[in-house]
Amino acid sequence: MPPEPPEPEAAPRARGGRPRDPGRDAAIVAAALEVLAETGYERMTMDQVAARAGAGKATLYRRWPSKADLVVHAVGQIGDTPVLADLPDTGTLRGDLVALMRPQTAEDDERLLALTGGLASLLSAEPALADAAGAALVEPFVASQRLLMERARDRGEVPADADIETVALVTPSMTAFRLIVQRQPVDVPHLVRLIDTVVLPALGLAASARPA
Amino acid sequence: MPPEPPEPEAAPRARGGRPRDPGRDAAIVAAALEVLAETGYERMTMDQVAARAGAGKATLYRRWPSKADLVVHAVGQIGDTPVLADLPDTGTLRGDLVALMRPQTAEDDERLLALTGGLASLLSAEPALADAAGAALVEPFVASQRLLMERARDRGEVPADADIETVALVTPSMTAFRLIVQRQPVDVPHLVRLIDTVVLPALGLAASARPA
DNA sequence: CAGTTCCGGAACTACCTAGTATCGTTTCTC
DNA sequence: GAGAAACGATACTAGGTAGTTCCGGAACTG
Repeated sequence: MPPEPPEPEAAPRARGGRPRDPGRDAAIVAAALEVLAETGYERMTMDQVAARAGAGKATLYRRWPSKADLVVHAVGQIGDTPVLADLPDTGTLRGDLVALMRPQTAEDDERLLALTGGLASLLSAEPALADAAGAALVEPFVASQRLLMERARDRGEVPADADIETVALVTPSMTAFRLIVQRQPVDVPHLVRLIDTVVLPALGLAASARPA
Repeated sequence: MPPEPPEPEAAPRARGGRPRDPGRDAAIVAAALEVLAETGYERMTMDQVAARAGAGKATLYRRWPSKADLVVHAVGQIGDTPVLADLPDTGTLRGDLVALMRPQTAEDDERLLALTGGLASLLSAEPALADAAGAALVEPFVASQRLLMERARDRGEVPADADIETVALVTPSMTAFRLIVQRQPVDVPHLVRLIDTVVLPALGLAASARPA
């Protein structure tokens, strides 16, 4: 076990010595996520991560005791991306859902789902990782959908008895399927069609209500 | 390279010797699919497969030159399961879709999707495997949905302009997502709710049209 | 019966990678 | 300045696994 400071928080540097460079943490986590998305957990090697981060392996293991710990921590960090912070508010559910796919988000989603693909084989092997991945990767995605739909319900646009819990999974599920299984790109027209032909009708909004 | 017979087909046994037991092929493929579904490609070992099949590793390598070849071949074999052969025909689309989940199929689907999960990390690494998996695992699943929906459209139950191509992906996508990402079981009530709240409305069938 | 190929089993080789240790250097505290 | 800890780099250890080879025995051909 590494020489953990006895005090759990705000570890007062025991005594002299070069302090840890917090910038290395960020570089390593970023490199880990990149390699993870590109090659998947099993094929990702610690040497790759170290090289990509411009770090030595010792620097990695000084911070995380194992590859699994590094990945769990790195995946957990993603949740901080403030997807939920600035949700669109256009007045209609369709407007909100379409606005949700601004380019930045589309790239984010693609990266997120590449990560999910890289982790997929682990989801059935490492419970801790499965939880971390679920919470950090897919839950914010689903939650943003759910929030927009609940808001539409609260303002009377969507029937009160709509099964939002289920419908909020449609876009995440079908996007993941398209990216990971079908290996086809997710572009805006595709997402718009998904919204108009599946999501909105499932919420009781006639497909004909969409603009031409 | 193994001593392939010069004639590509119907290799006439060069001369004497014990003939290959075709039963071993089946046992090995079955074992490979089992282990693959349980542990995923990366963690599956050839020793595991050989042990499960009650075979020696030499028997495996006498037939397939590598682990990847065995898996590609095994996955390709699955397509032969005649999912499309005996589709239900109850007169209504909802009846057909619900009938499609007879217990046998539910188990099949779960196994199929466990396989997809086991292969997920490879889908971004081995193109040959990705193609084989797509064709053998998901396409029959999607095709059965599509067929039932096209039949409903042809008899006028569903509007002629319904986006069947897209809606046929709903159940496969959301089932895969639930099994692989959410790690929750797929039971009949869940699938029925999916059909009633998402699939049928997306095809223009009012959710209220469903039986209580 | 002789020769050949298969069989399950097991030992063996070759390689890859997680994790550790060490080196020379840098950056901090006292 | 002296000591301590972190840094990148590299060499090293330990374990696991793909793929090979050999064994005794079985099944086939001629």
